[in-house]
Amino acid sequence: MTRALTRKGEATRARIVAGAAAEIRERGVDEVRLEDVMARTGTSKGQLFHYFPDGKDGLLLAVAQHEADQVLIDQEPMLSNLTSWPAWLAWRDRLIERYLAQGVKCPLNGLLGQTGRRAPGAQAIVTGLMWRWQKAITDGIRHMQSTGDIAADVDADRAAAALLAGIQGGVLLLLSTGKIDHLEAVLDLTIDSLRAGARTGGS
Amino acid sequence: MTRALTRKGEATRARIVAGAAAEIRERGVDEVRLEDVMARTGTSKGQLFHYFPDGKDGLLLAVAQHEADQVLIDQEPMLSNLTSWPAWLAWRDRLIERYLAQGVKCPLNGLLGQTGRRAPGAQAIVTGLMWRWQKAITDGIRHMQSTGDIAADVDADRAAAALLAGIQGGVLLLLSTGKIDHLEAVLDLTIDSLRAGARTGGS
DNA sequence: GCAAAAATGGACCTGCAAGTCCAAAAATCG
DNA sequence: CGATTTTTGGACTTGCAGGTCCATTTTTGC
Repeated sequence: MTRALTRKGEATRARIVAGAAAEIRERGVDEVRLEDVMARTGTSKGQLFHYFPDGKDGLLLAVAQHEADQVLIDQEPMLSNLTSWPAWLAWRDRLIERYLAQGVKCPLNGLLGQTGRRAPGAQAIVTGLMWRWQKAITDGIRHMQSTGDIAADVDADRAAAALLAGIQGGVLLLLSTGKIDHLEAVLDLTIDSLRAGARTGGS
Repeated sequence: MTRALTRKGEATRARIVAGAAAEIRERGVDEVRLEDVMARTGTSKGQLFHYFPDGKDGLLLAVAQHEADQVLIDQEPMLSNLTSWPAWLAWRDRLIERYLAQGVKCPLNGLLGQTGRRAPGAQAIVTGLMWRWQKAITDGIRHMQSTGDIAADVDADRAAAALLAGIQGGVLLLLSTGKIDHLEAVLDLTIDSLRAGARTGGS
């Protein structure tokens, strides 16, 4: 059904998505016109509407999915291996590094705001991302509990929810203030808090 | 200089801002046209541009300021009186209540996204809001330290930064998922963590 | 009550960016 | 190689929302 793309076509489609994503990252969703995407990717209007019959909305949706996937990919392999305290710290460092590099440009924030209301699919993409992200953190906490590094009476789901919220807020505040401090504080304090819970027997 | 508004004019201006804010809360920034604001507030195009010579951008900026102020007002008098654990819990409850009622409609998220890039002032509004918010939390923590309810070795600024980030992320996740769980988790766990620090002497 | 200033209404203009359409070129496949 | 399908280019249409303008009414201040 969706099989009607030759290899060349698939390449062009991918090029459009990647180019649009880059353009949006650099200049913001509402500043990017289809013409900009065309110029950057060396494509024509006919091509855009050939590969995205729903027009800009469809393209934005594809870009959102692309960017959402990238968020988790950027955290690997750390995120899937939260099996020791050094591993947790490595993940922490990766997050800081990634968002420090990204700076004030948040693709998803804008994409959700712009696309969110229109396409019901955009909401689903972000929800899916958050769900996968939280699941990975929960798994990490559970693993640490199995090795006794985190107290067994910690509610892994709840703790992961809080940590994920902290990260999101930290990134949001990075966008607003330009400072990484909030993200650092929330990561360090939350992880420390999990760590402190390990001392089941006492100091 | 800016004194050229009669009482009637001031009332009209305020009505426009309030009406635009409500419209935006209900339908999202990018869905609201000037015509919608005019219809809702019973004003004409001439009036809009009379009170907001910079057009839509100026209006959006005024709305952003209006909404930012409201965020803090909604937390009073709790936010300015974080002087005992029951007071902290009352504040927590107020936050949950407020954002539960607000649901999926976040005025500032959209406003920052839309206005942020254009007007440099929008960024400043959000930054100012965050700064004031964090300052109130820091003051609360410091007060609790002065009464011995929170350990003296807690870095109040850092802890406040983390809590604020958690709240922002909790709200963001409420927008994405529709669930209040993240906000609840982050508030409870973070406040508990501050509380635990009070036991300076040991368990 | 009267001049000046402010408030109001609404017709009109304008630009731009999304979306349409079709014809030409290139690839696929037997 | 020839038929069919996909890919590509770009001129053209369209709708709409922001913004301009000015004429009219109301308020202000003396």
